[in-house]
Amino acid sequence: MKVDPQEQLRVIRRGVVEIMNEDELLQKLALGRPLRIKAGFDPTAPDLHLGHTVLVQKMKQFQDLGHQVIFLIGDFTGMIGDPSGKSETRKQLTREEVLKNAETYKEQIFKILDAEKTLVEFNSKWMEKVDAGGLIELSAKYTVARMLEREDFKQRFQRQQSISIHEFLYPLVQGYDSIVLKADVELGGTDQRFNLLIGRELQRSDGQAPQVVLTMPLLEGTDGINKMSKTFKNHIGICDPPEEIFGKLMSISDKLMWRYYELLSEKKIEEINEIHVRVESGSARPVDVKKSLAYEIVLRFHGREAAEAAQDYFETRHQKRSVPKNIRKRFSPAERVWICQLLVELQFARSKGEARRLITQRAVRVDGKIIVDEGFEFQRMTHRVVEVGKSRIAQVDVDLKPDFGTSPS
RNA sequence: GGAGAGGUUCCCGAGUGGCCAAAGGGAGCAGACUGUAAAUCUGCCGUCUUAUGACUUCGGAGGUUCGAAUCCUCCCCUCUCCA
Repeated sequence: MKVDPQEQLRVIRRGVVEIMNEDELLQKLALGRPLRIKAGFDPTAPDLHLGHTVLVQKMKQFQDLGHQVIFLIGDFTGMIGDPSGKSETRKQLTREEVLKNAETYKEQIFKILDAEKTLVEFNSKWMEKVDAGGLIELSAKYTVARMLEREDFKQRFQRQQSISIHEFLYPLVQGYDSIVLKADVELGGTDQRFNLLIGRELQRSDGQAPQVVLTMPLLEGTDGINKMSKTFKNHIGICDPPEEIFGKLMSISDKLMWRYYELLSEKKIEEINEIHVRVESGSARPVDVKKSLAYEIVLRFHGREAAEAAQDYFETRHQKRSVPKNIRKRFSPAERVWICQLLVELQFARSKGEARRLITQRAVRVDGKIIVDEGFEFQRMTHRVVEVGKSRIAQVDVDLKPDFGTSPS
């Protein structure tokens, strides 16, 4: 599958922030052989969210163009802790944890990438063989002054915050990985820019052709402001329940939707532009466009059936405002329960006080009827569906196992 | 090592003896409006079986006082400046 380099470049350019540099990339593409595309992942946080998949999506594009993508698990570097961005030291992982996380990772990324065509590597494979002497030799290839050029190091240095010596090693090891893997291209988030560039220099000093560095933007979370991250609680996890992924995607702003299209969709960029035009001109409705995005994403990670169910759930629940068929059933141990108690048990309210407030705010419904009385008692057999607000809904039933676990709601 | 500043409810941040469950902002939740959007407006936002009530909270432990987030003592932690 030979595609013209210029044409390949067009695909590759999509969504990227920077290519360093493009001419080199073009030359490499012109070689006609599959390029070795490296992307490293830190095994500390095994739950991928859509933000992470931006990078994987780019890998996929390379893979589709016939290149060799290398999924590098930085188990060794994970022990050091990437200083990028953060100033806190990360905790070290045990071997077992790393392996477990790596498995989870693979499972997740192979929903996007073709497992057959992907090379998975662990950098401990070669790093464990490097002894103290080797490490010193590696450190000799770079200077403190150059390290301090890096923005976050510079700032920390100027502010007299601590920088441990080992933090300098992270980018060096990452660069060393590139040498070992003979990477032609390395992908990373914009926060990785510096690390990626060091790889170039190390390769050069090792007599290799330097890798082309390609940085991807950090995807904004559902709030549309901060980068997607668990700590901001604005993330959409790819292992989240399908209904939740669908719902969260529907709740993003229209503006953000286009961003997600560009970075996450497999639709061709031309097609997306076309849709954009149609929306602008009023011949297509944003809701429908957003739905199709949500569908695509759920389909990718959970399959067709789940995607259809999620869409159906969304439509019944939110558009028609009625009760979907497959809502999660919960079991209530008592024949009759005080409504506030029940809401807490269903995790629809954090405390009975909150439950009480929700009732006051006319947000609680039982079988569609708004509950006004704080003392209301829910009776099994007589009552069925409990709702709070627009999204929390549950069916409380008898013939079920006692299980109040979380569920899409 | 020396000198100073500070640690307040999810976050930022006011509060220096009672009127403080603690201003204000943000986040979050709910209601209205919608396309479950976004923006906007309104309300809620420690816990308690239902409360002009009780209890817990202002870094930690003690103490003064009728009464402390506010005063005192010791301890822990963070930051700034000097060396």
